[in-house]
Amino acid sequence: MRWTVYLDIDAYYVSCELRDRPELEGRAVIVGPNPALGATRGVVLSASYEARTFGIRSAMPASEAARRCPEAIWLAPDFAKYGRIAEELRARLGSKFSDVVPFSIDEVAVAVEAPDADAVGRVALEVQADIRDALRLPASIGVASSRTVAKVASDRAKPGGVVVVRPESVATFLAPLSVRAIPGVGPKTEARLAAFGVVTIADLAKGLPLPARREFGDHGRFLVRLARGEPIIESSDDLGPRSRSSDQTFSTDVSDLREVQIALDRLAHELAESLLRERLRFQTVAVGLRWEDFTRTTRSRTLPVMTEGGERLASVALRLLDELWTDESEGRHRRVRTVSVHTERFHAAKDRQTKLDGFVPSTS
DNA sequence: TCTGGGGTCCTAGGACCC
DNA sequence: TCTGGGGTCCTAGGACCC
Repeated sequence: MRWTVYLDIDAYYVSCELRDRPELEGRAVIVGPNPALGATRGVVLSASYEARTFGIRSAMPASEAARRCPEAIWLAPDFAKYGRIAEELRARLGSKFSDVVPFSIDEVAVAVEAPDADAVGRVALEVQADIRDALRLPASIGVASSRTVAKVASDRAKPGGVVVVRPESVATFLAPLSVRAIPGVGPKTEARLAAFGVVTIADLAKGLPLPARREFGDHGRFLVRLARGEPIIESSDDLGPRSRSSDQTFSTDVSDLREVQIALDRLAHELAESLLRERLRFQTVAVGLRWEDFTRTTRSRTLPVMTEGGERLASVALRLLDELWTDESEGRHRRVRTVSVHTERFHAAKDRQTKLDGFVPSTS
């Protein structure tokens, strides 16, 4: 039978750094902007398990993390390195298994054929040992007959464990967990479900009351089937990237349009460069502003044709910024915290003009 | 305590079309 | 005369994930 072995590297960015700095093993290590080097508005990107004992978590403001653990060791992120190591991991798994699907920089699902739970459990332990010995990375592994349940199991396996869920035990395994353990259920959905008395996955398995069924629709049906251990539909087709964006948070909020324009112009050129490297042409451009009150406003435009290049992206983006700015000027005059440029609706650049060529009068 | 930067997917209303 | 039903595209916003 077919299983999903779901690997999640523990404290990924920290673990990547510890490969090069084994002497830091066992210490409170944080990857993120070190507040001791100057005031920062950044957040913790990754924290070692020792740092987590101080209550430090990913996405926590770096300033708060420094307060909670003044002796923590801060390391600046090196995203190029984390990307290379992710490639190593995928290549290593790809050399042993034919069906390897990355889900994020530090998570990979591997399809494994095995006769029973004990056999696939042994495979998972071998994979874990191999990743530890060959790549010096600590992995938590969840195994189940569906990817969603395998991912939930990998969370329960942290840090450094292996959790195998037999197909007949799925509902029992999930029952005591909070609905929040389900991928895709965040704080808002948790609260909406709680309003109907649904707190645990066991509650979900009893089925939703009629008004909740109406409110949650297809997602509600998915959640109930999952809770009951019934087969669920998991989309997987990777059709390439859907969007690319770039943004910048100012070190202090900005009220001068000119300053926002300069930042946006630079972001647009950088983004266009990386799209050219990926050979992606875009048709929709969006500009977003996050205001000082942390709310966001966006403006987007779908262009009549596929487009590429920094000048063109920047000119559309700056027009959208002007529209946003005009609207704001008629209202609140909030300062800007973050500016972003976003592109979507891609067309691979290598396919360019094959259609148009057909309209060019032939001379031969 | 004061919230990064990069993504994916979904919803809902209006425009537009048949 | 007071007006269907279904589909797609566009836009803005929201929830969620790592």
